Amino acid sequence: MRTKVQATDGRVIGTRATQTRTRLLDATAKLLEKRSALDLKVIDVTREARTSPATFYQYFSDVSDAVLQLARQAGEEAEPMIAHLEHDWTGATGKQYALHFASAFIEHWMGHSAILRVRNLQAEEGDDAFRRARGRALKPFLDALVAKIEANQKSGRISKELSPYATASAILAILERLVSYIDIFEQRGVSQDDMKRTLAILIFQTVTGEAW
Amino acid sequence: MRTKVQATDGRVIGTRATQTRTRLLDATAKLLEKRSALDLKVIDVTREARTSPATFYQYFSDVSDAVLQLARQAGEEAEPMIAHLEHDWTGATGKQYALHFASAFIEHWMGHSAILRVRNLQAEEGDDAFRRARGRALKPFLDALVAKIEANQKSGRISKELSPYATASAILAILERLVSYIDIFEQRGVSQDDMKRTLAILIFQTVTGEAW
DNA sequence: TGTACATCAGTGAACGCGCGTTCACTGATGTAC
DNA sequence: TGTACATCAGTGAACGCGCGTTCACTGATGTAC
Repeated sequence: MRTKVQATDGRVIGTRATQTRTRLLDATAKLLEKRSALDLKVIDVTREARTSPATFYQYFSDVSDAVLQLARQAGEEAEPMIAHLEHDWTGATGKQYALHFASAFIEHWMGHSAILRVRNLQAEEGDDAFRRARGRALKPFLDALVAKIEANQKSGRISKELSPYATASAILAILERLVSYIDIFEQRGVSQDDMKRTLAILIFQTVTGEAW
Repeated sequence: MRTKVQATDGRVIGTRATQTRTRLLDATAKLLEKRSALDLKVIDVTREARTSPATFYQYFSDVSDAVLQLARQAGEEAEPMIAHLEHDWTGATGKQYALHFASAFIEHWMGHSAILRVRNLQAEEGDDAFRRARGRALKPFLDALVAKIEANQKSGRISKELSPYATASAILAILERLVSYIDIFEQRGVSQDDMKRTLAILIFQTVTGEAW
């Protein structure tokens, strides 16, 4: 977070207040994991955080505001993963990088699935703030993938008919979406490692045009 | 719908009642398109359908029940698309089939995106009825894709390290997810046709192991 | 180091609204003769 | 074809609950001297 955290009245808040705010965010995240986002109430959050609704309104304008803050945090945590995409994937070690990237991304989503799910729902339903949060979080990954795809199109390794941007989005779509299938996968005998490897292969092949 | 539609008291309903029920479902779908699923109220639905809340409860136990019915309908409408997957994709015409499949699936999702989005959210949040609705809708596609993938693994066209089930899921994930990016794509100069073609290429390459 | 005061932070309690839900009733449709 | 009755379908109106939101206050922390 670059900017100082503020209360809803604009005042910059101190350490005690920051702790309370964090407790409220934690409570929001916790409830989001066990209940449906469709009925997340301010009052539930404050009960979970052992504080009062009046306190909640000191830091957030409503529940969706709190969720938005969580979504932004989750987005920031994802940033370091971009490193996996900065390596050159051609050559012998490319597969390793693809595997690391797929694994890291999946882990990240697993750790924040409830929040990211709501973020994406809100974004898809047209909420601008959530749209921007998603866009901001995904942009570095999209850009890096697009660059790789364009480079490999130039060198003739993959079809020039692919839209680099749509292809990159497709890759992120797989990563984002499949996390929610993990339970079903395990019922069907597909382990998490199987899944990660499969995704790494798909991504690697798509981006580089090489066989695994 | 195989089974006769019933009122909440178990009584089989007649033509007039069926119309009312349909009006309520239409109103639900309409509201879902313009408002967030996070605040869809029984009372709004009945206002939209120009009827009374008491009527609503004759046919549905709550809003989520109505959404579930819509999700099931959407699932049934998707069934015919399976035809595109029954052809053999190897050989010269394979690419055409892949393109038809991608286009049809995208069109279907675009026509029901609001409902399918909520269906998936609820399923991911652990609601059993929605989980089953999603599973039922996707199963034929998953099975058909898995069969194709396994066949091509046997003949050595694609890597045997891929989990056929995870790969098939990945393909559906792309199709389901990218619909929500259409707006952003068009801003970036990626037309719907570009997108469909890109998806067809990705699916075709992944499943058959052939270059486009 | 202690004290007085200023500012920060938290909350009890209340208000009012709007929604979910139901009941008893009215009106519409179907059917038997 | 008309009429009487049974059943189906729709709804007005009310109740009560629970939540969102706010205000005026109390308590905690920081700071100046």
